[in-house]
Amino acid sequence: MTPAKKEMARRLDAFMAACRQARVKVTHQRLEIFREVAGSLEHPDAEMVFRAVQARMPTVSLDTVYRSLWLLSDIGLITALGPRRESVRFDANPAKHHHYICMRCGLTRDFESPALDAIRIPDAVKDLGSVLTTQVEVRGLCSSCAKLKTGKARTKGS
Amino acid sequence: MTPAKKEMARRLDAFMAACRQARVKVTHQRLEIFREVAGSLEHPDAEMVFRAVQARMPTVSLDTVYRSLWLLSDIGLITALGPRRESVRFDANPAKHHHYICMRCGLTRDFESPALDAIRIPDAVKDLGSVLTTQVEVRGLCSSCAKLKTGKARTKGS
DNA sequence: CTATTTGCAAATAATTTGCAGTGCG
DNA sequence: CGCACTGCAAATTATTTGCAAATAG
Repeated sequence: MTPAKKEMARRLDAFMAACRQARVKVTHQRLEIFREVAGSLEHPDAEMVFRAVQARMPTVSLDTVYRSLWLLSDIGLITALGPRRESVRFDANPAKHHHYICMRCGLTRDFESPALDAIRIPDAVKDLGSVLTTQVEVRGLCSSCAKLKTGKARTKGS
Repeated sequence: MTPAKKEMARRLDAFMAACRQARVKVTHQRLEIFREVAGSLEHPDAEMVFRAVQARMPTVSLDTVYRSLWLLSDIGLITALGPRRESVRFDANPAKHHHYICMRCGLTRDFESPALDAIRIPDAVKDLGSVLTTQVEVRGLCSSCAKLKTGKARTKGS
């Protein structure tokens, strides 16, 4: 069931290394929090991680989970799916299209591409469920953000 | 500047039609809210739509904007980007991978595919900004949800 | 006319932050 | 040993909901 044994060890190593490099302390809670995200097939949200970690470490607090998750994502160990502190956005474009998203400011633009529309999804995916839509999401720094290129500035937009 | 003139008219027609079909009233605020989303290149969030609509219709309220946006998305006129009512999820998979997301329950799973890793992004995209990552997002109903297949159940999980 | 829809304001849920004590390096 | 890290509880922010008045069809 979990051929992940070795993979997990590898990731924990990466974890230690990244913490060292980022001059961030390797605490018991960070370890457990990372282990939890790394060991789950489903991509958990803060609350799920919290509950799981809490089972082994009853004193951990939800805010530490949040802080650690963002920290881990800052040092590149995990990725956050969905906008950081942003809200749901809406799209009225009825045509088949794909998205370009700026990682810094969240700017989201459509682009069309018959080539991308035509991509084939591996059959293995059908085991997960039905395939209704397929979209390519491209991320990067938009031109405006590329100019400002301040080191890090995730906290939030004014 | 806005070759969108015709396109907008087309979308407004679709709007009316969809409202009729869904037996939903075409109100001034819904009209303006839809027009706003349809007329913006950037995909706005509720607040942005609210501010824009408020400029022309000072009495509109933010909650009406929310209600209308979800309604429009229910009747298929617009799409919501990002998780509907869910929280940010985290991913510790360091390998190149793509995502399968269940539209109903939010289940998110990774899948790998060298073929998809190799897709070429159209040059036009580079005008928007730098391209750092490219991911395919496949949406559908996961096997469990496919079984339960209850008509609609957006409101929220108990 | 009558069911829908709106605006208001108060309620929730998710996420963040300030502060004092604790532990890693 | 000191400064980064944690836990707690209170603060924010996004989004939802109940209800009486306004409105589309």
